[in-house]
Amino acid sequence: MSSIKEVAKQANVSVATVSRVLNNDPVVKAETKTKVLRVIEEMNYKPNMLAKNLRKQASKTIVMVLPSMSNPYFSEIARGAHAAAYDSSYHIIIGTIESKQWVLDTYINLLKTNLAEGIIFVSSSANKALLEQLQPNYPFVLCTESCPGIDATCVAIDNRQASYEAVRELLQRGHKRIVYIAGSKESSSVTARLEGYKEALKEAGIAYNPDLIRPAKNVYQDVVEVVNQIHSNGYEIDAIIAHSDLQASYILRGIKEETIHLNETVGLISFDGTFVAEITNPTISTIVQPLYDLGYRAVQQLVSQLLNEAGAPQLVILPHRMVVRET
Amino acid sequence: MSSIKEVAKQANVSVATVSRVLNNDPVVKAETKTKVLRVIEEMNYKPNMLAKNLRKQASKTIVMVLPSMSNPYFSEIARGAHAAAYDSSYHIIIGTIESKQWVLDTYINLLKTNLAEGIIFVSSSANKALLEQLQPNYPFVLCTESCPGIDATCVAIDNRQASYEAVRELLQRGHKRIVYIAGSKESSSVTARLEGYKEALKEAGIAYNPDLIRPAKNVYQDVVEVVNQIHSNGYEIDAIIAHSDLQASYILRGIKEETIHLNETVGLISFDGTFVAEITNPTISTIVQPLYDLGYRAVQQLVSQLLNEAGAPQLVILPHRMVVRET
DNA sequence: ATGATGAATGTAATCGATTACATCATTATT
DNA sequence: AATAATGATGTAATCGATTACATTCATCAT
Repeated sequence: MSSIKEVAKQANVSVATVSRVLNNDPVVKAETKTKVLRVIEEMNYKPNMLAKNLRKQASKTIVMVLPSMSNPYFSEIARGAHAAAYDSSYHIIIGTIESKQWVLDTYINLLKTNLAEGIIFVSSSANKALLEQLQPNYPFVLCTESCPGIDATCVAIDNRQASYEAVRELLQRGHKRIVYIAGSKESSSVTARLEGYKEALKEAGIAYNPDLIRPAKNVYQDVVEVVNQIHSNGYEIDAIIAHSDLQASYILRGIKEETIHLNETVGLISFDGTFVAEITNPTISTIVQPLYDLGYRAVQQLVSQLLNEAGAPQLVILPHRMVVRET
Repeated sequence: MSSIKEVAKQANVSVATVSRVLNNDPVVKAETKTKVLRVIEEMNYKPNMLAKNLRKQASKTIVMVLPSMSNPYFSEIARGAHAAAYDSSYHIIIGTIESKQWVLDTYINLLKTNLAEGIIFVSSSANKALLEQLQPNYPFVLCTESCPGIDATCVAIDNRQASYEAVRELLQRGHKRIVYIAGSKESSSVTARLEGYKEALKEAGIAYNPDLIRPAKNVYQDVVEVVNQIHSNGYEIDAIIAHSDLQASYILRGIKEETIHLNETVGLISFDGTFVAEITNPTISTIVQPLYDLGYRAVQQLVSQLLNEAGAPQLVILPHRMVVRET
């Protein structure tokens, strides 16, 4: 209710002085400062940020768009993002698509109407066309997925290398026929992981068979179907690389519920490293992504862009690690 | 960049008219409207919400505070909240405490500085003192946990009844010594669930034993310790009611890793109904809470308060249901 | 004593929208 | 024909901060 004007009157100074006190301007005499601060305290005054934002043309707010909330993978990224935003005094709005593509506009509009200063797209929540449209005017950062053809800062792991390591692990265990369940969409990470997959096979002198590569949605039914199809095409499945922990957990569930007929000792390595891979039985071997850090760094990168402290767009690669568990 | 002023000049009308067009004021002549709309289109004009917000003293933004993001329980509530906010044209900021109590102030400040119009506290993210302080000036709604002594709107399930049903189920299966792992904090839901627990025991003519009731954090080590302590106090554990799916999954994991020495056929029913209970092996019987709806309704309630459409504070009870799985 | 320097504070424009009220043209009423 | 009513638009104040520039006053050099 109370405004800077009232504080000024009550303290017998001008609004400018009050504003200076609020912003810790060193020119104000110590005496005046304490006086004003006391009045602020007494009146329980809080500056109206709506006014400040208008005047400074800045909302100190960024947006992070996630495909969904219900995957712990994204929650963990969001956690890191929250922390980074807090540490750099920005507000952060987490937006989710939940497969309703049109809500993306809501978040873009936050930018266009000055409510947000920049945006982070996690996974493939934005397509190339959108990014091109945004490119000159609105700062953004990509997280976990780059976008070929778009020169933007991206924070991710080395998917090629990670996939290579996973496949090598399975090969070393003696597995030969390694199915790769890809993410639902075509994406830079899928491409990269496929490269690593092929590289490891080649190194081991095993022929690449495209029939073993199949996309699947992060949905139980879909994963089951995909695995069964490959199997019923006559391939004895040796091992599986899953695009996410969630998919891997569905595979285990499918085996148990006998909707998938595979040997229980099938080799299974997934990506992500969420808690999901630890609570299943058997526990799942995974490529652990530094999810919290990915979110944290993405925000940091965006903020440094906003503060004009950033140079050219860059690819920020964070280290992954493989954790071998029971599968 | 472009402002309403420039649109006005370009369209040869006053800013008032442009504003009227923007806000769909029916008084503007159709002809003028199309003319202005064309200019808006041409200039690619987007209103500056910072200005609008200041003028209208409204940010159309609410906050939802969650204890943490990493529990699917909360993600699901957040999902519902997002949807409701979208449906009622509000922005929503999800805030998480992550056991750093001081960040709560950040979210409260959003209210006090006019950046947000209302707030939702999920679980026990706010204490009584805070709520009392907020009470007269700032609208809020509680979600999943009420606060004794505070007369505020709360959206939750009937915890007493749910707990009663769960215990009865276990009793019917022949279990006699039912451990109840409570949430870490004292809370209204814990109290209510305990009531239901006692009621069911009493009905079955079984004596209530407070040694079987123990709080535990949502952390593997803690849950393991608590179960082991009860066990090593000489109690043959028959069955367990867990405060959350996550806790239940830890119990299963503990049994499997033999950090907990219980018969695998121990009766186990948890609360929540997240996907966690479906991907474990064995799958966990749970009291399914309508998490999405809880979040959705909480937002709806808050918004109707903001629009002055709400009457007195009320307790909104949503239906739960028990799903019996393998435990 | 005079003017220059600088420290502390004040005045008023500004950010970009909304909106009460004023104005003007046109039509309806008597 | 004079007046009232209505419709469409314009003028200018307003929201509450920030900040460029102006002002005041004390101190100091000449």
